Amino acid sequence: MTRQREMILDEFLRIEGHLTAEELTLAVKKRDSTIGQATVYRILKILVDSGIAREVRLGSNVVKYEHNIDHEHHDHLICERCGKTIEIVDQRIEELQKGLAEDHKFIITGHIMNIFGICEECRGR
Amino acid sequence: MTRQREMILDEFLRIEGHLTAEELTLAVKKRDSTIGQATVYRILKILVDSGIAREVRLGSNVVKYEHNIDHEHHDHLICERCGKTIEIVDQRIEELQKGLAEDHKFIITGHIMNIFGICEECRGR
DNA sequence: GCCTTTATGATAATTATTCTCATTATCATG
DNA sequence: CATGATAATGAGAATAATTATCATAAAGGC
Ligand SMILES: [Mn+2]
Ligand SMILES: [Mn+2]
Ligand SMILES: [Zn+2]
Ligand SMILES: [Zn+2]
Repeated sequence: MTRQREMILDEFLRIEGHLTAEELTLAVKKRDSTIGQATVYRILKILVDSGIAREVRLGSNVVKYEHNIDHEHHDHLICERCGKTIEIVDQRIEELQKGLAEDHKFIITGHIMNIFGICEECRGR
Repeated sequence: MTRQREMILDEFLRIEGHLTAEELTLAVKKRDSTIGQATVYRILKILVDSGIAREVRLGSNVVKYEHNIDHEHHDHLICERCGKTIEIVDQRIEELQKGLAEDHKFIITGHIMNIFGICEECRGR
């Protein structure tokens, strides 16, 4: 356990929502500008592996991270125009997914579901 | 309409399944080695925009493409060990997705659903 | 405190994709 | 068919995100 790890973990947990590696780096550098980019990447990987963080990819190729503890599993509903993202979960879908996997004799380990659309606000304009 | 476009489209349609930009470039270069990488990228983008091709991202950051015509919409069930990919579709899930979007006053434009698991074969070993 | 091990920071390397721009091909028109 | 305006191409540079390298520094058991 190093000073850097404590600081990066702490900062990650302090920030709610989805954030990129770069955004986390920026936040951490405000506290200690000597922390290196590579270290943030390294520790983000550790956080994902240990189940503290989760990767989120909402369309595009931008990788973001979000809390994976004290934060129930959920999927995302994304507005294609403004990028607004709503966290959703539907137990019936989760069940059907499990069933589909079983039909093919898979043991399910996870899933990603992004629903894309246009939000009401964006339609207004 | 250029020679390159014809050739790249033709080669893309000839190949079933998921393929990367690089794989398509390779296939096309076998026919005409003078075709440039950038042209393949450019034309792939056109194919996606025109609805002939569809981007597929199965976990990781590898972008693949598949046919989007004469090929019903589907989602993917992926083995995390061997990468085997099964195309799936469940009308009940599609309906529920639509409902979820409506609940949030979104007009749905599409979705991505990847289910991850371990296939029977991989479990055997 | 000392020593082995592991982590860190700076920077180079890598990879996929996009951009730039001089050259070339396309195609409507005379 | 020639012509010329317009758009597409190919080569390579540029970009951006992530990973690798490696000398130096910090951590933690003794
Ligand atoms: Mn989320
Ligand atoms: Mn497919
Ligand atoms: Zn919107
Ligand atoms: Zn498998």
